Amino acid sequence: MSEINVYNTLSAQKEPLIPKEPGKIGMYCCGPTTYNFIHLGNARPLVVFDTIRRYLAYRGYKVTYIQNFTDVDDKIINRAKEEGQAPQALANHYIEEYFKDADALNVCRATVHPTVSGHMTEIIEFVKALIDKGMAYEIDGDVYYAVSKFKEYGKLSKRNREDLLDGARVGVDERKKEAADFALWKKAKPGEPFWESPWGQGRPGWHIECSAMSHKYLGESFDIHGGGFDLIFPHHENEIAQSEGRFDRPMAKYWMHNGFITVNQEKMSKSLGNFFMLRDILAKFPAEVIRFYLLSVHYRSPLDFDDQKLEAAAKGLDRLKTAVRLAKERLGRQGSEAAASTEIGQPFMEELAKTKKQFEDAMDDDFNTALAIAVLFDAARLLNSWVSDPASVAFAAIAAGAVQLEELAEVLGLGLAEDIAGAEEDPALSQALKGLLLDLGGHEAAGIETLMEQLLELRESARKSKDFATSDRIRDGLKGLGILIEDTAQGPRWRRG
RNA sequence: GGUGCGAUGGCGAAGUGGUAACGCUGCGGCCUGCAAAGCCGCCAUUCGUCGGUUCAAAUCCGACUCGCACCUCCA
Repeated sequence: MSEINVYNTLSAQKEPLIPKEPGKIGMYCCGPTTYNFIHLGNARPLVVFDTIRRYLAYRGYKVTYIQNFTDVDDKIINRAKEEGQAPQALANHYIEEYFKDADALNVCRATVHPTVSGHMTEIIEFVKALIDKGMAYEIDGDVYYAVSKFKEYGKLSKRNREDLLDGARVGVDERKKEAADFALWKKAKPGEPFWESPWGQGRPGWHIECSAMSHKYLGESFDIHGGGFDLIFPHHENEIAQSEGRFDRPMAKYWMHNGFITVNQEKMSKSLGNFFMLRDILAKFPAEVIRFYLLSVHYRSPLDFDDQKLEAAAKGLDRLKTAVRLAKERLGRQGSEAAASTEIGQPFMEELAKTKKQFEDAMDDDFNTALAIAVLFDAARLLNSWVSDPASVAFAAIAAGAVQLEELAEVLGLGLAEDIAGAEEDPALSQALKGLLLDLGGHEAAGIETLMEQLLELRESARKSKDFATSDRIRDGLKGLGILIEDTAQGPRWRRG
């Protein structure tokens, strides 16, 4: 099997992925600050790195995946103050809410989800080690990292210290030795939450948590560190300064960054009024559509959100699902038996192997999910062509093709298995169907399945007697209720759409 | 000002030297009572502009024009 290539921000090029330990990968991704529901921008790295993790696992690696929560932070403190709540309670609440959204997006739980509040000991120890080594200094309860002590500072973001000084226009702390120095530990102001430390009461700076927690769970040096583009500077640059300043070895071998999201071609911002929580979108589109859409563009490219694009994505995803559904219907019961007892013909096997290879090649090339999805579409068309051939007795191939399509989609976290139509009872729909049935002179029945059976029976008898007015009335009526009727050689079928 | 990224058909989006994937939309055909779904076929001689390198460039180099991001604890 060919090797996986990943784009490394550090080297600004694609490199073969060679784990530190064969067969194992340690991966750390920066998670959200939990002061609100997650927004669209948070959703992309979640889905992207979850997919990368899934693919690495698919390729046989044992992946240790760490994603933190920043649950101690100014934004949390401010918001808690506004709402008259305890900061930690607020943070914990949004951690719970985070998991609801992540679950909806079919994002697997990380190996560990460490929190800042749960790792004060490690953080303090880390800061102490940096001071002891002369990489940091304390001033009146604050601790700063001395950027001048780390010669490689700027290597990730490709900046030199002169560039940084240009940018530092505002609010430079006079006490800092150098403008670019950043806080490792912040002294608590009155009324703020604090933890005891060798430098008095305070709380950690933003960057130190990731150095401390990645060290604890993945060691001094690990394989992949991920996050959004905007974290390259200052966050990841500072993490490198901290971890490599302390341990004198590469913090992570590969640095991966996902591109930004825009909404209607504009950057999300509160002032533009286009700042969307994931839940806003979830109210309009199924989570699986959002996941599919996020993966339909390469993770390093910018991605724009609007309703038209999501609608197109919904149709695309539906096409993949339809292929699996049609294959299963074609197989039916008899077909399943035939499939089990028949050998897959050589040409079919070759086609299936080719698809799998193309999918893997796409993912091997810096996790090109857009190309991988294109392969899925090709596979769907191929499968459809087998299914729609009336003479086809390639049951075994159809069965294998459907299974493979589902499996590959699952690597991307996309479930193609059909929701059991109408299995969930829907009182409003049920009553509407009963009304329609009564209008047509039928008898009231219980349960959506039974109601549909009766309506389709009525329609079939109307069709047989060429009473198309009635049959179309039924079909149109159902369409108005979100139920689609399709006539096939094996009789009518229905589904909710 | 500094740093970096991008520009591909109606829309979205792959493609980094060998002659433009894929999805949505649209058009024609098959199928259907009509549809729907599916299948088959068609829809960029062209990849922001202008030069250059090469037998050959969307792909490499240079200039330019637009657009975007980071430098300000927003992923």
